[in-house]
Amino acid sequence: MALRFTPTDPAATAVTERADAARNRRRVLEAAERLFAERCPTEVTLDEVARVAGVGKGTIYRRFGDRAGLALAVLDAREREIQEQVLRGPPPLGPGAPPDARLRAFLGALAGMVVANLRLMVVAENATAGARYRTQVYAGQRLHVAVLLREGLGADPGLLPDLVLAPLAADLVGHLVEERGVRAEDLTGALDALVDRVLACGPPPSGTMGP
Amino acid sequence: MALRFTPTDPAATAVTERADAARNRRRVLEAAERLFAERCPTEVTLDEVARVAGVGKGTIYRRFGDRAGLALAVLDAREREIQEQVLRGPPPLGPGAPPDARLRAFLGALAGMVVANLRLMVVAENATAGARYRTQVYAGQRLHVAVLLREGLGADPGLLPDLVLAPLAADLVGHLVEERGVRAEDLTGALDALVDRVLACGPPPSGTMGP
DNA sequence: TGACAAAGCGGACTGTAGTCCGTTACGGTG
DNA sequence: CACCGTAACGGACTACAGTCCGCTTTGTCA
Repeated sequence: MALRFTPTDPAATAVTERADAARNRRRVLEAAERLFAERCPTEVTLDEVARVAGVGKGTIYRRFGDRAGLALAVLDAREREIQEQVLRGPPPLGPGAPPDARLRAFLGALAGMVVANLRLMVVAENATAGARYRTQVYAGQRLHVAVLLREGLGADPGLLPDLVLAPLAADLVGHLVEERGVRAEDLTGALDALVDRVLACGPPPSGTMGP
Repeated sequence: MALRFTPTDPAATAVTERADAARNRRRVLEAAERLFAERCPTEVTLDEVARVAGVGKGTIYRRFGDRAGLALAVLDAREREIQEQVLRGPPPLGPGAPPDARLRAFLGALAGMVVANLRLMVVAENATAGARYRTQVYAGQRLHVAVLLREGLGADPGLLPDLVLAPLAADLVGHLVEERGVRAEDLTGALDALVDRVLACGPPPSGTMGP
């Protein structure tokens, strides 16, 4: 089911959102945030979120569509923070640095966010197939990577942005971190190496790849 | 839950598998294959598979662990076919071609398989978080890519094999194909371009990237 | 060939996701 | 301020995933 509103984006909802709707949205997000932080998000039932939030279960589904939608909404704020840094923050994440440096910084920031919010990210992306790719957030990430690749390559990057972002899928990162003992910096290093190779076709750098 | 047997691999089970167990395994796989082909796999209930197979629901869970395990088992034969081609088939997929050509051929073959079995692949990878990455099949793919990259780069590829395989995650491919109108050959083209850049650090090729 | 571990079976059972629709609250209008 | 159309609410309801455990089948060993 499609979301009715862009979750937690006041600008998109303020015009029409009713007072009780706004109040309940806040309550649900607060309850979800708290419960997801306390316990593994897969173990939290939506009945429970509804009870803690003091709303009916139907309200959660009406607003967030499903479990993945709720998880995405909780993560939304954290992802918008990176977006904000990208648009208006200091380089190399923000404007001003060369494209390859910005791309490395961006992927590093994303990787850090995924690792820091692993469990919740897995629920958000996995509970509903392809949920990640239908979000505005992903569209924004893709656009940013596309622009940087275009600058760096001097050509239309085609599907490359999707290929470059693919390794940040939560279930892959979860597997790497939890079952293969990869650390966030190993992942970042490997992504840096990939970006180096994709963008700068000089001699292959050494010593920057993970174990 | 971990699988008790490597699904559908007679060599791994023949020694100990009881006659009734083997019979039921075949029945379940046949029923699942038929039902998954007739209808979207997400709409087929396991109760139904059990009924058609003429076994109890518990039997399916005992053997395949969960929905994703059953889907993986159904796909297993098709994935092993590619493995077989890689090990003993003609070049460029099989031995004999240079590493970059083999890598392109391998990723192309995988992409084709994912696209051809999209719905089922999505269930297999998505029903249980990270299911794809825990399989022997993925381990085999990763090893193959690692060997080819090592040959092509002359250095330890580190996490690069995972990064290169990441775009073949079923939910990403599903999104590209079904929501963005990407065709299998566009995806293959983009993967080729990526491999070119990663392996051969010559001038960027033109006209090989997707739209 | 009979008996006995133990592997396997199956379907009743439990809990949760997600739906549905009668009821309630909001806010715009006269 | 009272009315009304409509958006939103909420919890009973359905159906499915996945578990559990008493019963059955199998293969082995004497």
